[in-house]
Amino acid sequence: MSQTSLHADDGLQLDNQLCFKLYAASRAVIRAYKPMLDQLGLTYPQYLAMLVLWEWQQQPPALPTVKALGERLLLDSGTLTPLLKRLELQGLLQRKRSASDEREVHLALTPAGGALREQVLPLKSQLLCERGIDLDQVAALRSQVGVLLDQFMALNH
Amino acid sequence: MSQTSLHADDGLQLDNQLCFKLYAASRAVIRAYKPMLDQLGLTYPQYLAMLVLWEWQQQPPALPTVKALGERLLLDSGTLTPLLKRLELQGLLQRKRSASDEREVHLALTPAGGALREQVLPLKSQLLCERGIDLDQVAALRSQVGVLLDQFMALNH
DNA sequence: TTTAATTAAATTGCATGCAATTTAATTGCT
DNA sequence: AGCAATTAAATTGCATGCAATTTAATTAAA
Repeated sequence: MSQTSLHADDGLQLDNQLCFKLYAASRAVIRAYKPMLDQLGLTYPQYLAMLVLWEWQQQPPALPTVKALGERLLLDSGTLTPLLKRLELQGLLQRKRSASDEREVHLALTPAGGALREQVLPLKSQLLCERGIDLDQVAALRSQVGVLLDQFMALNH
Repeated sequence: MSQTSLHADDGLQLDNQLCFKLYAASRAVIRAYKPMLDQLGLTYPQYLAMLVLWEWQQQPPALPTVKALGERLLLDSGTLTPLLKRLELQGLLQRKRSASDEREVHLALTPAGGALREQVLPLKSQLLCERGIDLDQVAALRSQVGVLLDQFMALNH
């Protein structure tokens, strides 16, 4: 039997924390995206916002508002308002007060914002290729992390 | 055969991005920790730093420096210096210039910092219990996210 | 041994995240 | 209609992350 040390449990070992693995992995992946994002002139959360707006070009939601974007990205207006103002300054989108409800701000891509999409896929393919990423493995992990995310979203009610 | 839409590929769909799942899951888990961390008076990265310092109480590294902590947490001095100053202000640790090498800053827990550890396990158990987390599932996912992290760490050289 | 290169922290600047508050507009209720 | 409650953004304040620069100390090299 091994000697019980002062702090026998390893429940607080950094390497045993899923939270740290997620936190570190998330930052590592974002770091890996950096060269691509630099080419696009976007930060990572700006890129996520653009992904949603590009989706909306195909399937516009009832209300393409800041609120709707926040629900999709799980971010609030405190984060999104300044982020969207920067994207607007770059000429990628327009923010416009809704006529029917002056509380809402509607978002719409500019032609430049829409065009930027075409640059992404080749850059992303290059990224995946250079790093020899296993797409099936990525898909499997994405699914499992997604389950975890859903559980926590449900619990954070 | 389904009609090829304007943007046929779904390689840019937000829900298909592992990076977004990781980013969102990481923030969701941190959010779930918030009530516990509020009790401890720590932010999440401060908590991670404390985890490492608590480990060092059992297995001190050759040099318990800011650099060593940064290597463990994958954070640089730009993030750690102000964070550690706040922990020092709270009386949880001491920062002291190394006598042998004045460039280094050595870190050591205060008694209060060491004592704080005892409050963590019960709070954490409560957290897991309240949320009905499946520990085996968490361990499996942690392992897989860890593999991904290692891959990206290796590739970010 | 002087000088160049390297190294560890600290500093600066900027963009998030997020809690808390504020503002303005809309809804709901009486 | 009139007023309270809600709601959507914006704002404020604070703590990260991280790139880039600076400072001070140590090492390496000519």
